[in-house]
Amino acid sequence: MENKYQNSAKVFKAFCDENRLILLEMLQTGEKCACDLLENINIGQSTLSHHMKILCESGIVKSRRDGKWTYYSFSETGVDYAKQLLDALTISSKKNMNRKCCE
Amino acid sequence: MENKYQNSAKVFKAFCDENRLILLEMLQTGEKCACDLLENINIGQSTLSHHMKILCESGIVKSRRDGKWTYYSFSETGVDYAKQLLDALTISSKKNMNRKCCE
DNA sequence: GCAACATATCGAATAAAATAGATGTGTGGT
DNA sequence: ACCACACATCTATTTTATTCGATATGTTGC
Repeated sequence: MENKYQNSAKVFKAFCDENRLILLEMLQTGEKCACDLLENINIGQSTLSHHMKILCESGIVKSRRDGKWTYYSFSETGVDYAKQLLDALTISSKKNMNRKCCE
Repeated sequence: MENKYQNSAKVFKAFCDENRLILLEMLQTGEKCACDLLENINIGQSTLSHHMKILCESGIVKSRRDGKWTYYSFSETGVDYAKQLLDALTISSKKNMNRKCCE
């Protein structure tokens, strides 16, 4: 089983590759099929498929098959989860501040 | 110069490594010096230093030197920026939805 | 069933990131 | 000035990620 750190890391992997950010930006104007995405980014088809898989596994994107096409769009629940996670990871209680080191 | 995608990717690199998430969690209880962090994570000193550099470069963490010690803590402005960025990256206008592929 | 198409998966090459040990740099104490 | 300590940087190695070409899978139309 995956630990919580690995799981959280996976969510943010969606946002730490340049091509995936370009793909996410394309999805901002709504659902797109792989062929649409491929037309607007300078990577090969198998590379696109690989990135879409990572985006789906992060939970940020969901896919839907319709005939021969696969449509991708943001998963609202995945996006909300990522935002909650970011909040949780960056909460800092102010106790123990200004404490000397190694004491 | 760095493009906006590379810059955004750099911010989220802070959150996509297991050890960095462990380090961020330690910072939640307040500022810590490198030696405190090192005591509570199973990595070498040079590796810790490497990760702290990435966290600082992402803007999420700031460092402060006091005598021989370097203290690390969350940068509130960096955290806020990351949250804004996540919002911006995941905004989806609903226009163009339900449009057929390749048309 | 077969051909054409859309996408996924596989396998291999390359690139990038993580890690550790050795060494360098700056600080404090004597 | 010297030594000890805290941390950063350098170098090499290992691990992981990205990429592409080839092939496999699943769908549609004939």
